[in-house]
Amino acid sequence: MTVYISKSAQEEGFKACPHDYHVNCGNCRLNSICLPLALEIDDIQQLDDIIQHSKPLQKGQHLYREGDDFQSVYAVRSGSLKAYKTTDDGREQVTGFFFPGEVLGMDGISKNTHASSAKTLETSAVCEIPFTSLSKLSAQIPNLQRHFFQLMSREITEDQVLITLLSKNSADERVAALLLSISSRNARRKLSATQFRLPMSRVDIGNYLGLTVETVSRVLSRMQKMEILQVDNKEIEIVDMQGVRNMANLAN
Amino acid sequence: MTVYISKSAQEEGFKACPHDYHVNCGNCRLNSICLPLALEIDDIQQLDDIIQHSKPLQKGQHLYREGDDFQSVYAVRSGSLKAYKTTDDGREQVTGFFFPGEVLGMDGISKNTHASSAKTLETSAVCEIPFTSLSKLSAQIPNLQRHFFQLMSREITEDQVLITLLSKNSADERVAALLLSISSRNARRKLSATQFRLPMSRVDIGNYLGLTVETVSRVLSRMQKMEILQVDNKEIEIVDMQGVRNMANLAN
DNA sequence: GATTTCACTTGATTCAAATCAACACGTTTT
DNA sequence: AAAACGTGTTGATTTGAATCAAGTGAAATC
Repeated sequence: MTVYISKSAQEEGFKACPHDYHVNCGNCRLNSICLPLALEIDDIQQLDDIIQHSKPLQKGQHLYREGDDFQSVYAVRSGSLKAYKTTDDGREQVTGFFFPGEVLGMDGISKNTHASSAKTLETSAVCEIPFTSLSKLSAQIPNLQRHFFQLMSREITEDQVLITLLSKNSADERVAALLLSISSRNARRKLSATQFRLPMSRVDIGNYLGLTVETVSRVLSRMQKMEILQVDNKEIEIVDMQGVRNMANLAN
Repeated sequence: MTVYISKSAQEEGFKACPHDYHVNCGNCRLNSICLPLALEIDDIQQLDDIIQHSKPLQKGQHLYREGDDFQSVYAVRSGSLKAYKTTDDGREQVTGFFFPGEVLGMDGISKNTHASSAKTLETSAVCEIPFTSLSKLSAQIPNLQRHFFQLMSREITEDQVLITLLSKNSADERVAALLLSISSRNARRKLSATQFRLPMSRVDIGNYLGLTVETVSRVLSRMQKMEILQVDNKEIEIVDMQGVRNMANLAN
């Protein structure tokens, strides 16, 4: 799924990447995830007209920063990002990870200013969707409006799941739940649900789950010792899916 | 602010409550909180036509339950509610408290099913806003669409604040932050920022903040001993606002 | 008016995860 | 090749909040 981009391609901008040259919403293989299924061909064309396919971002680059003017929301095309808030005493709180097909930046709508920062975890490409155009278009296309309401609502329910996880679950349960979440998001993109590479560091994982690096590391080691997981640095293999589910201790 | 409703008024339904008989969005004193400021008189009338003013709910009644078909979102007119999810093993996670002027139920949009339950903490009245009508209307009134996007976005940013609180802050900081949140929401409704009644139980507070009842109780006692708070059962007086802010250890 | 019940408080003890500390391994810099 | 650095692991110790336990006081029920 990940689009590998050569050095020269990066320098010349997005056009130079053969895999993505003629990408538009109509032929993007992620459109079943990020687009409303019910959109008409004409509607997709209209949406396509407002979306900007910017050139890829390198690892560690910011898509936007907390406090920036809010102009657009973004759909991930390839790679991955983390969203995070900085607390007044300078600490970070990771609020989410974003994979291809997923949409981020919606937390900026309420104050017209981004409420969090977004940073790439690896070389990534995103589609920029200017919010003003999207609003106008969704007033004309009921299915698009509905889809966008649903996207925002999903973000709320996902945050609530994280709140519950942080509030009620042990370190083991939290780490197992994150692995399951990444696994199912991979499956949705027709990738392996059992073998994948974690794009984020242990620090990011701990930060997201309200745990220290050491605890995350220990939990992963423990899962390996229990033979439900195979860990090789960032490469993960879920050896016993039911075992991970049991450890997560959540319905799914 | 709270509308006191007599026994008979409750039996006869909402009509019998003199304070709220002729309530509509145009004359509701909460409209600066729950309505877009920029709406035209005509628009307010249209919105008013779709909103249903149901009869008051008594303490402990459900507005909706997790899994119910999603039909409407709700604006609190008087009283207060809690939203909560039930985990598979039967435990509750309180995900939010809602006061007059605030809107709840938006987490049901994504799956067309309520993702959480909502229960009154005291006798309360709500305005029901059928979502289908709201969608149609907001396609015609750009300011209304914008306002509703903002409401949902605010819910996301507020959830992110809670995530950070749960992930990074101590018991003292969490309790202090909740008190400050309730205080500022009171102030927004032109009520006292320093004296108020907590409508929720200690159990609910602990549940919301990821703490046990005992811990909540101890923190409140400690704040009283430090003379920054006066606690008499559910009645709270913030004696030293700066002291509470220091304890919360957050910018605000 | 007594009794049951419920919400809350306070104290003693335990425990899960944080902190402190040391080290391993890979990569980049010198 | 050595040194410096970043990232991750593992071990020993500490600690903040959970748990266990006992009580208080107010409201509801009998």
